[in-house]
This record gives sequence, C-alpha cells and structure tokens, in this order.
Amino acid sequence: MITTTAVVTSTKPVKRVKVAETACAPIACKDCGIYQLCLTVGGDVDLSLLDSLVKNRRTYKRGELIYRIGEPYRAAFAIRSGAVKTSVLTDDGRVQVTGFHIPGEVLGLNAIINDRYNCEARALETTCVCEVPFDHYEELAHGIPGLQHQMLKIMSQEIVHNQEMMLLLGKKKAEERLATFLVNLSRRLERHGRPALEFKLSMSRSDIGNYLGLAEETVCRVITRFEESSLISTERRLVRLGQMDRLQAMAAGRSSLE
Amino acid sequence: MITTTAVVTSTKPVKRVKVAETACAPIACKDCGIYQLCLTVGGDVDLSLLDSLVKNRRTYKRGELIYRIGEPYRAAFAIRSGAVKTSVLTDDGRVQVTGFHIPGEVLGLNAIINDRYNCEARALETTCVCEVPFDHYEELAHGIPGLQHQMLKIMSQEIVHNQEMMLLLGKKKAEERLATFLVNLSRRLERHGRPALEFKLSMSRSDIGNYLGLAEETVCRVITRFEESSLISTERRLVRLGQMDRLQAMAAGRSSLE
DNA sequence: CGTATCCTTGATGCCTCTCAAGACGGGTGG
DNA sequence: CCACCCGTCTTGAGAGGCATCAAGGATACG
Repeated sequence: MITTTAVVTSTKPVKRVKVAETACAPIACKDCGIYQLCLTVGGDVDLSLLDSLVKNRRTYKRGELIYRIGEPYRAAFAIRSGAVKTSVLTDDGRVQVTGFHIPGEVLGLNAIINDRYNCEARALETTCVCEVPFDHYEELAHGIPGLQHQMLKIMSQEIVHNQEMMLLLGKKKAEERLATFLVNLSRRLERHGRPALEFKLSMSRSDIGNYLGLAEETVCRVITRFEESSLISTERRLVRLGQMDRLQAMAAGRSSLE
Repeated sequence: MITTTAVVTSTKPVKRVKVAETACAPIACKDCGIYQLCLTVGGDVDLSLLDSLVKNRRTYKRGELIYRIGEPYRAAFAIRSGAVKTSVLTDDGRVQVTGFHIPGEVLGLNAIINDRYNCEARALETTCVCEVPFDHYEELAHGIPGLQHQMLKIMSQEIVHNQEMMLLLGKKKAEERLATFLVNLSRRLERHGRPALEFKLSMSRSDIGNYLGLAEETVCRVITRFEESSLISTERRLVRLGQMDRLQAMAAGRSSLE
C-alpha cells in the first residue's frame, strides 16, 4: 500500500490519555495495530501499556518471511507500514493466500493458543512491524481487562472475514470476486485514514488470483473488462475506483458486465 | 450423525472432580461441548460451574433455526445430540454452508464480541443443545481462568478450520474436496468416541455440495466414482470408508482416481 | 543496458455447472 | 396396508466459465 514515512517520536510514559478513535495524534504506534490492542472499551489508551508491550520493532524486506507455519509462537505483529500476505499450504505444495494485511492490522494473534503459527506471513514490500511477545498473555490479559476484549474482537473479525472468503470462493464468479476484493481493500484503507479511491496495490496479479481462487490470467482479463466498462482505471499496480456504487453492486452479485 | 439416546442423570453440585479427558463418566453434559468449556488447563472440571452455566436445554426439530444472522446474541450452544449446519448469505440470496457441527462441539462463541450472530444455525435432524447465556462473559472469564483459555482455543480452532476450507475451495478439485470432507468428518466422530469408519450422514447431497463449493450432481458423481474404485461404499446416507489411507492421500492431493 | 519479473492477450481444452428426466425411499392419509 | 406424493438421489447430455499453455510486451532493478 502507499508507503508513508511515519515520523517516530519517542514516547515518554504518559498515563491514560483520552483519544478519539479517528484522531491522529503523533504517538508512536498510533497508526499501527497495537493501538487497537491497547484501546480499552471506553476509548482510552493506556500509553504505558502500549510502551511496555512493544518489545521490538523490525523491518522486513520484500519477500522476507515474518513467520512460518508450525514455527513456535514468538509474538503477535502489528503492521506499521508496508503490507503482508498470509498463506496456508496443502501437503503437495499448493499454496492458498488467506489474507493481505495493511498498516493498522494485527497478525498472528490466533497462534497464541496453539503455540505455533498456523499460517505463514511474508512481506509484500518493505514492511515495518511492531513485535508483541505474548509469552505470558494470560497474566497480561488478567491485569488489563480491555486487552482481552480486544483480542477476542480481532479474532472474531478474522472469523467473519474468513466466512466471507468462503462465500466468495464457493459461490461467486470471477467478476464478483475481483469487485469484492477491491471494495474490501478500499474500505480497509479508508478505515485507516488513507485514500480509498486511488491506491497502489502491493501484491502481484498472481497473488490476487491465488487469494481469490482464480488464475493470474483471469485476474488480468477481468481487470481489462472492468476498465473497458470504465468501472476502474489502472496503470500497473495503481488503481482508481471510478464507480464505487457499481463495483459494490457487482461485489454483492446484484450486477454484472455485458 | 448417529442418534444416541443419552441418559441424563441429575447432577448434584460436586466440587472439582478430576476426570481424564477420554473418560466417560455419567455426568450431565459430559458428552456435549460445555464440558470442553469447563475443562481447566490441568484437566479438572468444575462441575458446579458446569451446572451454573447451562441455563436451558432445548430440542430443535429438523429444519428449525437455532439462530439467525444479525439476531442479538443470546447464548452459545453446545450440541448434545443431533447435527447442525451453519451458513452465511450473499446480498442476492445465495447461501454458503460454512460448517456442519456434531455432538461435543460448541456453536456461536464468536458472536460474543459483536453481540450479533454472524451466521445462521439450523438443525439438520432432531437436535438437543445446551444453551449457555454468556451475557456477562467477562466477569465469568475473570473468575475462571480456564474458561477464557478454552474460549480462545475454540475460536482459534475455528479460524484454522476456516483457513483449511479456503484452501479447499480455492485450490482443490472435486474429488479432493469430497475426500477431505469424509476424512475430516471421520476424525471428528472419532474424537467424540463414535464409529469413524461407518456412519450416517445427517446432511443431504445438496448441503454437502453447497459446503464444498460443488453442485449437488457433482457430489453424486464423485461418490459414484469413489464406490467404483471401492474407496468407500454407500447406501443412501450411510457411508463406509473402505480405504482410509487412499482417502487421506486423495484429500491431500497426493493421489487421484483414473 | 541487459535481464528478470510482472503483466497482458490469444487459443484451446477440460472440469464442473446447468438443465432434464427418471428412480428410489420415506412419510402420510385413505 | 396400500397407494400416493414429495423430497432426495442418481445419471445423462450439453454448455460455459475458467484454467492452462504459449508468447509477446512493459517495467523495474542491478
């Protein structure tokens, strides 16, 4: 996604500060997902908690693995900048991309229980993540009522998203799949305060195809058809969504080309 | 699944009893999923907790709705006997079956956070469930360390299962899908102490097809091919798995017919 | 400036869907 | 108890959407 060079200001421990969810205070990790974790029910943020949770901040280059399937659990990861794809494997080596993750989202939380990562995560471009070692998450969660709630919420969101993907993969046609993908990505970018109608894809056509259960070539062809219908316009990985309403209708199966 | 007429003995409150996970003590709800929830890390079961959690026990007839999408959250449900299917919908009315659930499994936990069910659940046959009203789950979880862990575990399992379904729907061929379905169902039946190589399907070919992203007719045809290869034998909804090893190989994509 | 990677477009084939019709079985009412 | 009916299952024929194979062009990067 569009690379933003966030200025990292050092955070002196401050006690519980009220911050509107949409505000954009210059706080370290404000724009990464740890913030999400540290949001209490009322919207307060415990900044000292925030500070104490993040033990490490690391940058991964394009193509680098953040974690592998089956690897012992080290930490959860909150994406500060860049983009990450997660994927699972069949025994015979086929790959299914299960998700793309953008700044502000949290990765690897569900591995807490199994003590092993159940998918692999790979940087799609230069990506900066905050590592949150959750070795003793139970004591942590015990001390911080809001944290536990946020964890459940994030896992719950993932379940809902996966259910939507099952619907897409099981029932939707190629055009509907791509429309769904674009609309969903646009919404998430908007949620994190980025341009929602014009953005740069960080993943290849091949990755998109894999994610959507389509061949790379089919993705290209559908994109071409979308452009011919002036639904969108593209230039390599740059995308402009021209007619959001029609795109949404198509994503829901309420419209199609021809 | 095979209907068992479980004898429900009344449970006088007993304090923490050590029970082996595989044991089959005559405890109410022993064989339903609430047991799962009440297992502490060490394997202890708090029977008084068990008793206090289950507020209601209800039977649903074949086709009856247990909950709808968007409906306000009432409770989680642990299946005692029978079988349940869960499904999600597109805006234009298409349905995707997201799972089949057998006795010993828990339903509707992830709705806790959103306060609304994110899928609908329907009884496939006469089904008895324990209702667990989790209105104040946070205080509950606070008092019972093991409970929170179990909830995370169940949600975590669901995420892993959904990821496997995405792989299946995105990458596997019809034969591999059906083999995966049969092997998975067999494993779960075994886990709950039921015959794993010969069982009765509680869902129609149409439901199976919907779940696997296939047409009803394709399911029939693949079943026929499996029988011709003596991989399995069937009689209506009765299934016998003849060659589990070949079936597993096929599920993983390491083998195919012809 | 060369090379590797990614994107695009065309031609062909196949897997699966759709439509159709018949068989089978279970349940119900006369 | 039997006949009927309806839902479910099965099998066939045909069509279509998408995958696959192939090749050329664009772009980025060293």
